[in-house]
Amino acid sequence: MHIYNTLTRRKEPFKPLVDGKVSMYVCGMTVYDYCHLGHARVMVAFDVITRYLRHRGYDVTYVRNITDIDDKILKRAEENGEPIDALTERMIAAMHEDEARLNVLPPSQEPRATRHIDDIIAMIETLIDKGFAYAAANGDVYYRVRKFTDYGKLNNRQLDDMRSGARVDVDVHKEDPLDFVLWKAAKPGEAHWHSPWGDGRPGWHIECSAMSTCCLGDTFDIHGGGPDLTFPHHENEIAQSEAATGKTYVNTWMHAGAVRVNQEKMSKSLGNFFTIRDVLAEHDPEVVRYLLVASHYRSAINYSVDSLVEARKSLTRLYTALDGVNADEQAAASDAAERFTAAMDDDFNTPIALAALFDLARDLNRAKSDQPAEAPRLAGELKRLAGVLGLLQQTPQTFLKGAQQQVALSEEEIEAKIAERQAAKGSKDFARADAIRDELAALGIILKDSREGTTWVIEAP
RNA sequence: GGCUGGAUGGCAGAGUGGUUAUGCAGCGGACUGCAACUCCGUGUACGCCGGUUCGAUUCCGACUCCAGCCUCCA
Repeated sequence: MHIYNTLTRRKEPFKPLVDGKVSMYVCGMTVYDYCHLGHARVMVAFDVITRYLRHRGYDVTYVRNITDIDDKILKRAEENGEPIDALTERMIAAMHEDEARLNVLPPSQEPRATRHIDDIIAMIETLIDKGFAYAAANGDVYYRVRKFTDYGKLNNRQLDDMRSGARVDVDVHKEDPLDFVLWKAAKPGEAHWHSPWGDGRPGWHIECSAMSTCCLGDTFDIHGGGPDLTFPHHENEIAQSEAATGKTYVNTWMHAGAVRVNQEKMSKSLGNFFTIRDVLAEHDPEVVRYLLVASHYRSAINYSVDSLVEARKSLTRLYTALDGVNADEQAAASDAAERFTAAMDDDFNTPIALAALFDLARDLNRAKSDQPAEAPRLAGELKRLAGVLGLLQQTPQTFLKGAQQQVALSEEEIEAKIAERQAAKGSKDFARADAIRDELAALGIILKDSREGTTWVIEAP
């Protein structure tokens, strides 16, 4: 299989360090607020990647950190008049709830910065010993960027091209404006840990270097994250880790594409973000997941309610095909499976993988009338492959009847209306039968007649 | 100013040096009491200008526009 590597800017054959095993680290959340759709994108992208690698037989160790100490957390806790721990625990619980609803499997490990202070301090000490870091007079410790000759390799950047201080005041304690903080001295009253340089807290970049190395070793296979982390965060991680260990930090760097709103990046700074929970209050979580999986993980996607409506329609087609068939999920070689695998092997091309599923749905629909004996196998194949993407695992009826939507009538009332219409049809009173159908349609309840009788689904508004 | 991506049919979204992506919407037909669902058929899309080539949407170069990073951000 091939994976696009941000470091080399091309697709490369994927060869894990250890045969059959994959070590992967993804930058997770800073827990001071609810997750938004940008976070959902990263969660779902790496969830699909993990599921597929496991489907391919790899033993995947997936580590995703939690940043539970940071300036924004201190600020928010202060604003809320809430202890830091209460805030972070609350947000971590919310994050777990959001990802569970999106059918994102938990990572293998979820290290937290505050539980790895010793590892962080040890790495900073190593960097100071090797001359890559220095303690400043104000109690901060900084990384000496110009000392690391490979600095900029992930982003293809020359140090002198960077506009240091162009948008932010340069700290007088730094030897060089490009230097970044590894350890931040605590102001009186601030949360802090003891260190050789005085009381303080870790900088953001160092925690990922320390925790990834701690969980996965000096060198590991894949490091992932959101699109805005390549610089400076991941560049700094490379500088820290490779300076500290003298080894290659990561073999493959993967970055998800941005989620946009009106062609602008969804971000906290711009304030144009939608939280996962707000979106899920009105839409089936699987629809949101489908929307995220329907584009390639590296491309930007523009979020809109229209895009969710489209996603729901697509998913409806797949579930409609599955409806009324007992899926036989015994794995079997098929053209669809081959196409699916070839697509996913090519840098996790989920749009093509989905196209294979739609072809399967067509075959299944055809089989339902032409070769009923074949239908269970096709349905099973569809469900099995979709499962690798974390899709189509509800029962068709659950999805199609839109359990999440409020409908004016109960199931019993709907069935009663259907019986009434059936009676009208029996006596050739088609005007009455159509009136009932229209009445239900106005409520979003769509009837479908077949030889076996009448069924209904809830249609998206 | 430096560095990344991107520009595909009505919309979304893949991909390819010469042959159907896929979904939604549209159109014609089948099915149906009529519909819905489903099935069959249907669309001559690849930002602009040059170049390479027998042939380019696909490769190369210029240009235009869009987005991202260079400050915290997934």
